[in-house]
Amino acid sequence: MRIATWNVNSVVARLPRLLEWLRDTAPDAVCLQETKIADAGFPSAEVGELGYQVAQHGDGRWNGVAILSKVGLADVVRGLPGGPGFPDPEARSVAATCGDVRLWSVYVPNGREPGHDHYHYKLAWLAALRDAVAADLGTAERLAVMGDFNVAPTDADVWDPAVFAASTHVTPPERAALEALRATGLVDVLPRPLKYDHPFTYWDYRAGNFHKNLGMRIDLVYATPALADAVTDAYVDREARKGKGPSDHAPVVVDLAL
DNA sequence: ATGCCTTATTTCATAAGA
Repeated sequence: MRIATWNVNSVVARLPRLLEWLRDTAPDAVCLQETKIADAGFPSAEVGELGYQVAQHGDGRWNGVAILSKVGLADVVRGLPGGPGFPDPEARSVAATCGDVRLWSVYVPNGREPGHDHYHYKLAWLAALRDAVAADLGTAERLAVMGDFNVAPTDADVWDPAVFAASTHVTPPERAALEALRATGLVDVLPRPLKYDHPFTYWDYRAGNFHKNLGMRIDLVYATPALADAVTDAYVDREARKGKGPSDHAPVVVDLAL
């Protein structure tokens, strides 16, 4: 089984590249973030032609998450149970059972700047995610929380820690909130970089950052031990970050022998 | 070469992203 996660930065703007990538990579299930479309506008027919069922949860202009699956789509939960809003709940989580695997597609709030209301919202959202995932762990042995966590787990996960010293994504409270999620019993599935030393998954569009490999690892796969033990390969598909009209994030692809 | 920001919208400017 092949699963993947990808922040597409608008599923409509990315549709030609998404369809090409789905044909080439052929994942059984994919978690998408920042779809940026209301449910009615999701290109379900287009991905359906490639054999995917869709569970989407959209807001419109901002946020939006989805799970595409070729291997079944059951017990869909839209939204984060018990999660905070800003001020209203946003479309940042969807969960579904695909085949024998429980998947969560999450888009953690950005936080904007330390101390900002959005930063406190981010921490509260991560705490609610921890609680909701902990509750779900009782129902699924093979589970993965996948998506754009907007937190770099360690200093090695940003190209220059000094640049981010006063920024979100690296502060101790954010890392502690991420660690609390992991400590519910999850394994950080570290993907291979296909080039260079660090498996970055995001590179700013500006200043040629991708081409200088000035990136961050903020798209993560947190899997239960039963699922992590089945991993045969995991990699960042940096090819998808190249060329005309890419997302600013690259997909993370995980192969499993179940 | 991989190439110097992009997205949707209350659109020709703005907010947000990280």
